[in-house]
Amino acid sequence: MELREIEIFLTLAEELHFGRTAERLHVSVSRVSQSIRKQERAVGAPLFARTSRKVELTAVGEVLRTGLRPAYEGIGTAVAAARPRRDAWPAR
Amino acid sequence: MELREIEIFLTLAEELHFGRTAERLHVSVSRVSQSIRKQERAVGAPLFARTSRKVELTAVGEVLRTGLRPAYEGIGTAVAAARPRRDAWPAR
DNA sequence: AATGCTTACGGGTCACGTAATGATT
DNA sequence: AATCATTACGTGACCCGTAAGCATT
Repeated sequence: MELREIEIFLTLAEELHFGRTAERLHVSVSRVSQSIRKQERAVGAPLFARTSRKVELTAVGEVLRTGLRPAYEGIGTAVAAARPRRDAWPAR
Repeated sequence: MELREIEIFLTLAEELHFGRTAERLHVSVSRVSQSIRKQERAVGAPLFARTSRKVELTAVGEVLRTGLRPAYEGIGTAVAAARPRRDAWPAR
């Protein structure tokens, strides 16, 4: 489970639509599908219930989203906090 | 910046020794070096000061570690919380 | 037939190990 | 010379897109 995949999961959890998710992240729909599938295998349960006209979070997916979102954002802010205004490489 | 790399960073920040870090994570020393280098490029500043006999966190590295550790652990617990006791796949 | 998700397939990229190199004590 | 980190280099793995397949309306 890598950050890029978590981003895909969280975006789909928000959009509830593979096409829009793919568009927002500038990847193919196939990629979104494969990524979700992979994460479902990793977790051991479906994260979304796909009917033909609807995509919705399962109970497990909901739990995952709730726990993951703040942690994911925490990583972003941690990196942003560390990044210096201007590159700060000492002479090497 | 992917989770696997963050794990390497956090482990090195704890061990302050490339060899032990590599051993703990079951990867090569080279991998640790390459990974850290990559993250330093991403952040825009050195994360560790390596002298021949010592490895220590820079100020930037310290900030990153402080922010990253709780977020990283949060991801682990989020996944653990979601994972069902027994696989719960509906009939497909 | 149109819309939306999944599966098959292939190629380009890069993760990661081995080996060689450099630096310090 | 021993110890520790970096760099060079090659290969296997996997990411990810295109295209075909399925299902539903």
